[in-house]
Amino acid sequence: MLVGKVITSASVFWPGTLEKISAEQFMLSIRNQKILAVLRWAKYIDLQFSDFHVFIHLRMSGDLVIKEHPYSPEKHDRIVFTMEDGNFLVFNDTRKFGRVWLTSNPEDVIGNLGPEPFSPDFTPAELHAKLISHHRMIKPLLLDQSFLSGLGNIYSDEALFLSKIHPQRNSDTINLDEAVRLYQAIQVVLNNGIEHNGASIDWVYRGGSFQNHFHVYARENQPCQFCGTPIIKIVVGQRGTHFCPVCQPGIPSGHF
DNA sequence: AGGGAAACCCGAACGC
DNA sequence: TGCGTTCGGGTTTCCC
Repeated sequence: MLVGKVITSASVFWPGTLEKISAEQFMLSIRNQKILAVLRWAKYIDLQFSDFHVFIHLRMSGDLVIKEHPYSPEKHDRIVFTMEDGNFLVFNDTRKFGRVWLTSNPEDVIGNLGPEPFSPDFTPAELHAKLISHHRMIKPLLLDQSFLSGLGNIYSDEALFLSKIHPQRNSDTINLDEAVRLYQAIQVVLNNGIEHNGASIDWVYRGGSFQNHFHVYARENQPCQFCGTPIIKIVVGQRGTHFCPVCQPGIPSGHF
């Protein structure tokens, strides 16, 4: 849909969206450049041009959509690309959390990403080896994009629930069986998310229906769908963390 | 090395 | 009704 299209110009309405490049330099660089490929690396969209890449991270509230001519910029539009065919590629982002890079060196943006969960090279054994090579609480480790790429807060909570692992377990206490369960749970949760076009949470609705299939996320005090115990919400690594205290046992609660 | 905190943002949903 | 406060996502940066 985008491959082969030429960007004739770009308007930057919120310069804060751009990382490490001025709006002027960005608009100048992208003029009359053809999109050669559209790729994805974990949470990053990669628009490939002949001399550089444009990476886009939607974060929470970002949206990248094609608008047909005629189109006038709307509220929260941060960057609008005009294409040669007259249509527009619009980056809209309510919370201004999304980021855009223009760089000739992709390593600058995606160089530190850990393995993709769906990569053929990523196996349960490798996950186990990586887990026990760290001494960290497992949930923040799963959120660490340099450890494993692509999991966010929702998917981490859901994957830990499905694999029956407490979010505060230390990574080097995870045995091989548990790592296998976690590996499988990650695949299941991500596939579900993709199948339902992602999740819209909070009041920022961007499509998707995975929010209707959560087991623990945003279900504080509601019964566990397996055992009926109320789901607990705590804060781990500054992140809201939801789990079933019965299905995911095993955290010493910190007095000793 | 790990972990905590703060910063970046907005607007819904509170409490008073 | 109209204030003020809290919240949450992903990431970076700083500090212990």
